[in-house]
Order: sequence, then C-alpha cells, then structure tokens
Amino acid sequence: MSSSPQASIHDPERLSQESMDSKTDKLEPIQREVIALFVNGVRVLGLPKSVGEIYGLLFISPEPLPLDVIVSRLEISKGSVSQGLRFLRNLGAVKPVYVSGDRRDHFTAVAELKKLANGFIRGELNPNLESATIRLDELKSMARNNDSPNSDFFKERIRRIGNWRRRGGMLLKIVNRFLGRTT
Amino acid sequence: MSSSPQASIHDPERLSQESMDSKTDKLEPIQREVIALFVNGVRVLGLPKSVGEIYGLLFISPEPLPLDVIVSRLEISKGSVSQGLRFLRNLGAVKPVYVSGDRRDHFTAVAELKKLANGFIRGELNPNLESATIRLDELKSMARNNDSPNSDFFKERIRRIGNWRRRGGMLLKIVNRFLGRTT
DNA sequence: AGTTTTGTTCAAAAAAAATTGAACAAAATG
DNA sequence: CATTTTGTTCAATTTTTTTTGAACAAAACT
Repeated sequence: MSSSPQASIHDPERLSQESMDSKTDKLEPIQREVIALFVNGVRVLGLPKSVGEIYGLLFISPEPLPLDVIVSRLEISKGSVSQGLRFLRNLGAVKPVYVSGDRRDHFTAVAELKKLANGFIRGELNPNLESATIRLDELKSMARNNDSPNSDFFKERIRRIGNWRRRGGMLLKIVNRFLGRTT
Repeated sequence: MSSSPQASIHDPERLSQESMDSKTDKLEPIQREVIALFVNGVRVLGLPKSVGEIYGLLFISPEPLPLDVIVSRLEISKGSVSQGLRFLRNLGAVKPVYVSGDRRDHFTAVAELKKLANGFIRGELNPNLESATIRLDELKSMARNNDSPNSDFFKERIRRIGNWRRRGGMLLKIVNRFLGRTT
C-alpha cells in the first residue's frame, strides 16, 4: 500500500489518527525557535545537532512523541532519531512514557535542570575525570623514575595537574549541591 | 643555504644555539604523556587537538618557547601553531614572554586554574549565554503574541528555560568564587 | 504462520571541523 | 634598500564527526 516504509507517516489516514489540533506534522514557529535554541545549547556541550533537535522538540511538545513523529516533525532520518533517543535516554534527559492504545514507545523530555546536569556529569564528565586520574597516576610514577635535569620541574607540574583534578571534582559536587540534591 | 624556510629549524647551527640540554627538538616521554593528557582534556571543552598540544607543551616546558620550536617539537604546521597560539592568548591561557637577545616571541603557559577558568568562561561560555539571552527575549515576545491552544504550555516552558539560564549564570559566579577571585 | 509495525544497526555518504602549506606582510638585520 | 627572519592568513586538503538509509530483528497483529 505504501511506497516506502519511511513514507507511511505521511499517509493521510495516519495523520487523522494522530491528533486534531495543529501539531500533526508541522511545527509552530515558536517551537522552531525553541528547538534552534537547544541546538545551539547542546553545541556548547559538544553534542550533535540532532540531539539538540530531538531534546528541543520533546521539551516544547505538550505530549510524549514516538520515534515516527519525531522523524517527520524534524525531517531527519530514523537512524539519527533512534541513536539520539538512545543517547538522551542514557543521559536521563528523556524518558519513555506509556501511551495506552499505542504500541509505539513515546518519549518526553526530562525538564529538571538538576537531573539533566547530573546525567551529563555522570555520563560525559565523570568518565573523563576517571580516565584522567588513571593517566595521572602513571605520570606520577614516570616522574619518580625520571632523572632528567628537569625532573623537579616535571614533578611540580604534575602535582599541579593533580590539584586541578581535585578542584574539578570538588566543583562538580558544588554544582550538584547548588542544583539540588540527587545522587 | 636552507632548502625551505620551514626546514631552517633543523639546521645544526640553530640547534646548537638553542640550548645545551636535552630539550632541543625531541620531547621526553614524560612530556609526551602530559601533552596527551591535555589533548584529552581540551577535547572535553570542545577545543581542537592542536590547542591541547600547544598548551600542553608550554605547560610542561621549563622555558618559554617561540613558534618555530613549538612547530618542530610537536611536528604540526606553522599555521596551526599560529592559530592555536592566538586562540590561547585570547583566552589568557598563554602569555608572551620577552627573551632578551631573541627576536622571536616566546610563550609560556598560564598555569593558574582560576585564570584559565575565567578566560574560558569569558571567551567561550559567556558569549553563548548572552546570545541565548537575546534569543530568549525574542521567544518571550513570540509567546505573548501566540494564540495556539498550547500557548500556556509554551509560556511555561520558556519560563523554565529562563530559570535555567539564571541558574547557569549563578553557577558561573559560584565557580569563580570557588576558584579564587578575579574579575 | 505470514504480515505489518516498530525500532536498531552499521556501512556509506555528507557535512563540519581541523590542519596544512604556500603566499603574503611586517619588522629586523646587515 | 635588499635580504632574512618572524609570524599571519586563508584556500585547499585531510581528518573527524554526523547523518542517512537500507538491511535486519523483534514484537504485535491478523
């Protein structure tokens, strides 16, 4: 019946089954603006555009949305949305919502700043801090066994990096406390 | 006398004029490791590898280094180093040091965490916060003139983004205070 | 069981970002 | 003032990242 699987979303029949009001396939200008704001925001965090689009769309959509609808509203590929949703779910920035009578998974944006921040810290920042810690330990032992004329300078520098890392860790805790308590 | 301008650094004569001890053209293993650590670190901040290499080299070098030497030690292009240094200078992460009897500009790493953080906040984070502020104001006015059934929902969401931005700004101040006072 | 719907995966394509290097400019040297 | 040294700029190239889309798998229908 349908030409390609991708196109089924555009079938008039599905549209009518979606919802009566304006948000069937087309975004309101205000929604576009909000999404653009998020796209810009996630760029600062080093995340791809599609992730910003998906989170932005869910954030500015009154109801939970399934993958199909995200694809058609944003006009990006199914693959991107699938990957983007997985990423956002892992971060805890998006959560699945059961919608009765619909077999598809629906998603909403998690909109509490503290949860978002904690997810980002856990998923993106901490792993880096940890790997840096390991490397630093190796560096310390290299410095001990080093006998160049610069050995003392190296030791001082490495100690300093250690201080940075320590203060970085403290900062993350402070951020946490400031945004409200969650693990 | 020299085949290409780039190669002049490798002239034996210049080498002997450089410095007697080990750090003429070759990096010590411990230096390589530190540089690698920085390359990784700046990636988290969304900065290019070359910037991490340059900062790392300066950080782990006992004396200020001129562009030439950075190029030959890191084996990256003059263009990259020139651009990377400019970027780091703008951020205040690197500063020029006058070396008597040498016409070339020499650079050292600024190694105080608070200065680095402030530079990064001023150079990379604040501009984004400000542009977001402008966009948000536009969004607020769009929301006021909006008459879709979702208008109230949109307003609530936009208010929430405003809160995020406010708290983000507060956080930057807290970070500042934590790392020590500077503008 | 066969068919359709829903969602994932991943190789290939496209897009974006970083790097190179040659041309250029400015300043210092002789 | 001609030459060399030092450093910048930017178009072209390379590398990296992101996106696409078709193939596949799993679950839900009939």
